[in-house]
Amino acid sequence: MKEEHTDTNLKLFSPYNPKETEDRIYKLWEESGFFNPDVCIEKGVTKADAETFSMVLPPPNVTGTLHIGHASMLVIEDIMTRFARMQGKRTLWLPGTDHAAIATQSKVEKILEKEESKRKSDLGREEFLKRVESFAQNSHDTIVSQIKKIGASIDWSREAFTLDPKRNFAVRTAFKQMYDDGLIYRGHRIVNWDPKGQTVISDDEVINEERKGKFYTFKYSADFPISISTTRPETKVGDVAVAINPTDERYTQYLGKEYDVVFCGVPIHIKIIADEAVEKEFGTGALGVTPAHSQIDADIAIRHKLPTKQVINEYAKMMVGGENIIGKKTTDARITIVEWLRTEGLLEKEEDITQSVPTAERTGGIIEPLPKLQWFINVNKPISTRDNKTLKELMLAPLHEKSITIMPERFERVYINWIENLRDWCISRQIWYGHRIPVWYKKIINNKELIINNQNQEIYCGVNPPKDIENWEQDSDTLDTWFSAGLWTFSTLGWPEKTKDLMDYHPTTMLETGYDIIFFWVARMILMSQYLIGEVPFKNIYLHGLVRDAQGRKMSKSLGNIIDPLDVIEKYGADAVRMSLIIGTGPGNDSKMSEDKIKAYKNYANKLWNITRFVLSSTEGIKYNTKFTNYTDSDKILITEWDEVIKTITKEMEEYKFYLVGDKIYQYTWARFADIIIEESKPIISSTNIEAKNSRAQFLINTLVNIITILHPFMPFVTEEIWSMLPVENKNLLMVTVWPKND
RNA sequence: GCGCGAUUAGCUCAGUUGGUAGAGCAACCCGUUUACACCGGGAAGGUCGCAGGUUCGAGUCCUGCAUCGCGCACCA
Repeated sequence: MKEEHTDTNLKLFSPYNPKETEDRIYKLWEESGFFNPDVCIEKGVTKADAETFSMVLPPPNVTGTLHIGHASMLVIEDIMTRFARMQGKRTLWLPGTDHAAIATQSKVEKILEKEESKRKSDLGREEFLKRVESFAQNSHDTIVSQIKKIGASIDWSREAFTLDPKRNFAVRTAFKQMYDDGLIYRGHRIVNWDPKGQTVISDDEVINEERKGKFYTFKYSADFPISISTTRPETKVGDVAVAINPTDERYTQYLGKEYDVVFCGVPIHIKIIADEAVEKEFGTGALGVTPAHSQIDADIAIRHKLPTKQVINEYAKMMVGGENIIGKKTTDARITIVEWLRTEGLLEKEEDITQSVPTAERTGGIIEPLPKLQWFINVNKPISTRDNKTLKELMLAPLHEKSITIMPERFERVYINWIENLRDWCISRQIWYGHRIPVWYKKIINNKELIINNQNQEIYCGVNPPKDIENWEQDSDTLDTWFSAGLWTFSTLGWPEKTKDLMDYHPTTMLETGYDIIFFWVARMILMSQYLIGEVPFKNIYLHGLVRDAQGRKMSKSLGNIIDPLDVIEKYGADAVRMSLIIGTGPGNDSKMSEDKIKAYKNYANKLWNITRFVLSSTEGIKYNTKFTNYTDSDKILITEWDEVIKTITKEMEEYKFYLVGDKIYQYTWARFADIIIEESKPIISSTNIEAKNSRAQFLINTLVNIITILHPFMPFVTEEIWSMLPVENKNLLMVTVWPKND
């Protein structure tokens, strides 16, 4: 008893030192095993049949280090997790990392280029993959240590990686099932080709950027009757028709006529057709149809049975034309063609416009729509094993049935709107880093030459390779990283095996993630879970916003306003960083971050420290005791007031309003408990009225214990450290201490 | 073009079911013989973006507008 108030508390006499405390405390937690719900049950801190709380960590990309946005996510999720654990729930927060196929591969390619002036083809697939894997391993290690620095109470024993063998097995199993159900198919279609990354990407990975451009109006030749407009004259060598609106009387006289013209040295055959998709008011009201390089044109071409003529290749270079065009980049060919139009007197108008240019999310390359043979997921095919519902319907149902709720609610409509406009998902990527597509093609030897990727080849799809493997060649492509990410809530729990974890923790209770990946990830998880196991992946979605700088700008290297979580943790302590990230951060809204704010909460940690010093030194011999009843009337009022605060806080915690709770507890402890109650207590404690003295001392101790407990999910390090000094009998670690109840 | 969000003190934001506007930071004045200067006390600071409407009463509900930001679609 005596030691508790003297030796142990010596450190209270110097200011709180997060650096000395945090790593030591985290180690204590890890060694306790309490991050793992099984250990909590084993050691009797959680009942075996208790309600569960489960959540996966949105796996950070192994592309480098964590930024302050990740820190913010970790804090919100850790608060959820610690609160659930302190409520006695069987609490699982499951960590992992994402291989992030394109992002990681292009990062390593950049490093290779910069440091060794090499390309990936110089190394070959196998050697290059070794480089990527070692890079990914380094990133992983950094990320893990960063997650620990923040104080995340996450179950490392269950850590997963989207590209590890278990997840790979899950991916192959899922692919095979979808293939057998006819949901995965191979099709020749217009896709988003990224010439820089040399791969196809999905519609969602295309970022439309506003740029200044020119809008040209011209005729193919002097004797062609109709003028057309375009921003991309170089594609016009691939035109096969001119389409007009069927009601456009300016042009109906030409309908059905066909013309042979030579456009900048390239002979083209143009048919005049009518199609509803053409708007009369746009441009000249006539559209030059380029089926190979425009999605809309391809649709028109299919309706009118027009041929497709590819004129641009994978390197965004021209495939046709004379010496002046062929082999040139599209942008250079454009200049040549415009110049030709001008000298021929065919150019009628040249207008400056702003247009949105499709670019690739990861590489920034300008997307070239190209016809290619790729793998797709059909979102409109009825599935017999799922009541003949389509994937689209399976993705919408949980929202309509309210088996999934989204916070904030307004994102439900964003989600629904996206699903309704969803088109088939292109899942194959021409990159090396990722899950190899589990499809093999029967080798065809033609003139002693091996033919692969031929549309008419015999196909084998299986979880495992075909037995006579020597006669087969595996598809060289890998899967969109979001395919494996879509399985995350259950692949991490052991699926396709029917594990105990899967039974116990799926569907997960909560998905906490950024609103910017609602389509990429949230929607795909719902798709996969609904289809593969017939249940939702999670019951609640909490979407956080972006962390911006003090002026509300996005953090970026070029602005130099990036706050590195490790830097500020080093400077102010993890608890202070956590508080600053949670207060003023409602779901769905972007939040602002500044060092001033962090500093304020560093002071708060020290304030708690000093409050503890005062309370312990002025209540010597008094232990935490909820049975004490001999309170003075004025203390009874204080207790009622505090009970009211706990009640509100508990309710707001259950409603995930952490930003309110953080501020409320901060206000109470500082402005109320420290500034008023403690000041008033000084004369009482030093008085000779034993009854009043004991009453107040008991109140101070009990309330301090409660404050530290309630604050634990927010500021776990300093509270755990203070807890170790508090006069509480039979105490365990604060992280598994029961949340205060008041009925 | 369709939709969403924001607009409250100098800055960053709270403000739950409508009931006399709150906090942090910054700035101002005062204070240091022990819980804490990583502090305490005090004062100052807002026609809640604009215009209407509903109501006894609107920061809060309804309509319109403005500015900023975001998403989706179009982009021949």
